Amino acid sequence: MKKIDENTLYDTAELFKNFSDSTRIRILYCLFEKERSVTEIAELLKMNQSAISHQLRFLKNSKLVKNRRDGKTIYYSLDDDHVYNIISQGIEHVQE
Amino acid sequence: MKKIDENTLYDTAELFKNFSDSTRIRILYCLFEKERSVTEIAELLKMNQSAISHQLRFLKNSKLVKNRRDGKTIYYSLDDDHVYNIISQGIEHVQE
DNA sequence: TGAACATATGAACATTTGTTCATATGTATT
DNA sequence: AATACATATGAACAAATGTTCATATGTTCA
Repeated sequence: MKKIDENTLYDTAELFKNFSDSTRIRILYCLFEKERSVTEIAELLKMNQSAISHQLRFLKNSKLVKNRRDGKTIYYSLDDDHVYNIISQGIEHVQE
Repeated sequence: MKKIDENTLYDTAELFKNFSDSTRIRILYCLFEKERSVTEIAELLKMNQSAISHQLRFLKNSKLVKNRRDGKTIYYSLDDDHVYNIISQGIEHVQE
């Protein structure tokens, strides 16, 4: 790794902020397997739809998830290969 | 990666919380190179000693840094190989 | 022992964050 | 067009967070 400027570190903190909340990390984790609708995610996490929607927007702004519409339903999925890797590494660390 | 329980995901979020604040990630990053005293870190980051001390305690509780005393001075250093890897991967992601 | 230095800590405060509630938007079906 | 369903969004609120200030603790050296 080469020398890093301050802005890069700020941006890196922003990236990790996505993974620092248990709701968001659980959302991302349940997208590991496959794309899911908002309702589906809300049911899986036993949280209300609004909370999930707000967090999905957060993740979307950070370009970590993408979505597609199919009729009334909007499916979310991971938008970034690194997400899987970074979270997996975090999980492995915790599991040791 | 095998199936994960809820607690593991909570703990993983806790781990990432360490990296989600720019002060903490800058502290960790400046420890990449070598161990440093509290005063030294405060000067590098242009922040007051108290703020750094509080964040170091946070990082110490999470077992991400360790310290040793040499006379009046206390030197902090990284306590975990994974820290370097996870942050590096985050930085690489941001730099793309 | 007393002064100077390095670090830690508690309290207070402002800011940020995550959730809920109510409601708006968009789509499909009848 | 009206209704039902899926999702998004704004406002309000409580809780968590990060910093500062003041001060305490611990160490060294004269």
